[in-house]
Amino acid sequence: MAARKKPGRVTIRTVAADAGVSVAAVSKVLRDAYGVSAELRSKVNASVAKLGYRPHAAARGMRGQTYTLGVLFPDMRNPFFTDILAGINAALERTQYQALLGISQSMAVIETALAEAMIDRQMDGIIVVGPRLRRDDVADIVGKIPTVFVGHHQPDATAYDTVNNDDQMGAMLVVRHLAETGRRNIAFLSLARADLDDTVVTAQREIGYRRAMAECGLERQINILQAEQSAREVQAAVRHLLSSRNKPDAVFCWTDFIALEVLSAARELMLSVPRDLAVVGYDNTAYCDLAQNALTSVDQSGQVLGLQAARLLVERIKGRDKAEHFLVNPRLVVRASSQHIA
Amino acid sequence: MAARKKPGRVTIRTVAADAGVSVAAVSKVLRDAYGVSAELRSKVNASVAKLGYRPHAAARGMRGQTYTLGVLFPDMRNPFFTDILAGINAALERTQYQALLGISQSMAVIETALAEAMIDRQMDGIIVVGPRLRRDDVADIVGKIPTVFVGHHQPDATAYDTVNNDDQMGAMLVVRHLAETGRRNIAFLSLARADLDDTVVTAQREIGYRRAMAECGLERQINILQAEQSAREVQAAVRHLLSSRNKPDAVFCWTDFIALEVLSAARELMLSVPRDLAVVGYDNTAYCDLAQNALTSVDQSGQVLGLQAARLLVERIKGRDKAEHFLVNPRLVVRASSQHIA
DNA sequence: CTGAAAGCGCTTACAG
DNA sequence: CTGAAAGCGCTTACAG
Repeated sequence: MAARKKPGRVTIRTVAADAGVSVAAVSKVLRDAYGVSAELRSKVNASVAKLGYRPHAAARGMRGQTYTLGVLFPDMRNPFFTDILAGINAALERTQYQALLGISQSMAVIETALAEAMIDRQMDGIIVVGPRLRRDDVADIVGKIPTVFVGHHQPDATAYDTVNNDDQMGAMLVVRHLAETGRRNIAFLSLARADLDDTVVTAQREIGYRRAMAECGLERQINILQAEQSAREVQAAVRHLLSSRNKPDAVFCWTDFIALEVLSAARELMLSVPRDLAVVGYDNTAYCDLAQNALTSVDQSGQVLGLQAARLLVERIKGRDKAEHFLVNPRLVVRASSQHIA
Repeated sequence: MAARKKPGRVTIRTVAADAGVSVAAVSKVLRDAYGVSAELRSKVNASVAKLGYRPHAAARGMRGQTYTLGVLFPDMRNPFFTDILAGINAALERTQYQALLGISQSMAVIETALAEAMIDRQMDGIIVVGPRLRRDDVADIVGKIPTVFVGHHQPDATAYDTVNNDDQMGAMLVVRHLAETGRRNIAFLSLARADLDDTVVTAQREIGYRRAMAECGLERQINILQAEQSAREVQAAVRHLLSSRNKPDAVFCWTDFIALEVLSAARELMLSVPRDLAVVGYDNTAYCDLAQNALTSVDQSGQVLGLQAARLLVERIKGRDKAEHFLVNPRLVVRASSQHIA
């Protein structure tokens, strides 16, 4: 509808004419390609500044790079993702790359569609956080575009990089802490998933939970509940758990928001936290610090994860083809919700 | 670095050859352009499906549309934005358009840079939520790309559309509710902003707050505090407020997260909510419902805002040039944090 | 209704 | 070190 041909448009050709050099020379300066003299470079840069030239990303996309990286998050709700994004942006700050986001609303079909959309748009690479992709979709996507997964445990993968916190260890830190402070009936509230392969973070946390429970001699108390991420489902699961005959004296939740729901349900059921019930979350988001929550949680350094993911992706775009798998150690942050029982 | 020329790439030319028609014909079918027979259309569609053809967005961007819409949010922290995004996605579901996000981290320079990046990438239009842009940047951007602002009050703007909830009315609902339930020292905790023009939502809420205070005969109790969005700043402001000599008996916060900080500070200062202090937020996010918060808040129907914004943007891209300004009515949701004092 | 051809703004071998 | 030319995959007048 809109007229495309803007008469005043400044293109690489305008710049070349102004600087008195060839179009190819301008292109090289713009991309910091090798083989241009300092003199030519400064002439071009002067013209670029003077004319306010901005490269046309679509045209670049047809030939070379778009300097655009896609970042896929399952949702916008989890404040932990803010930290990851901050890390990504920090890593990209002094580069030509620009990150653009897609939010899949935790649905595998949307996630796949978004990844395809990013491929169609010739993005140079993508970072997928907490992937919900099916296994063959993963294979398909990583074959088409450089990919880094955050929160996807596959340390033997060769076709893509991964960045993770050690989710097994995180869960073990929690269980040990709870056991040491006198809890025995420690339940784990996990995320419901159709396919339960071990790559997902919740599965890793389950494994860590089981291992630590065994280690503490509590294997008979192992109690895993799964719930969707919707408020209604979580509430039902929590109510069920807290009203059951062998009521737990501690609940470890796979993510903070679920733990906040547990705190809410406990209050409604007149249970005192931490006296009757210890509650622990994961991610150490900003909400943990609020006095009404005072939630013990596991910090997984979202910023570091994001930073590493961006760094690895740029390396991969620049040609590295040997996979790298980065692991960061989690750290337990104890607050009142799991305080020692006197 | 990567070899561009993928030999097996399916282009519009491959499809044309397979269907036995011209490249131009395929292009027309793809864009639902006029002037193609049903027979040709079905031949082309069959080949598209058979070959798994996907249009190359960068190539499209060089000539026509990219079918990509940019959505700019100030941050990922506010769960209210999730609702707006859900509305946008719902509106776009059956269309060819794809929304891609940028997060400005509440910084005007990043917001400007992201808008420019989206323009460089030939996006067809952008939705800017809670803009922090300077006035001349707004003029510059709307001149280059169809734009809809959400949370930017400028009902006389002709160059772009706006979608808002009636922030003045929202604030008035809150003040009236608090006054009716016996509060008098009602403070307003607003966002610090360098330039205080009336277009921003917090300024509108301030106006509504002042109007309702006057209406209730409380103009001498008007008390506005401003704080940055950082946890530390908010805590300092809240402590200052709650420890001051003429301590308020109610605090109205410009957004829920700030109100949660107030609840936290009140608890640390041994103030009982709602007995000693009523607390009210804005946005009615999921956290309000948790029993430990039970936060009264103003619902502004984020989904509706997002839906309208996407609808208006697509209309504008398709050629409408008369500005539209959509306003939705806010609704007060009363919870325990502002309950009647006996 | 259908198609041949020009051209969008870049990058990339390649020749000089 | 520098530049002329081909070409990326589409869309758009335009002619038939």
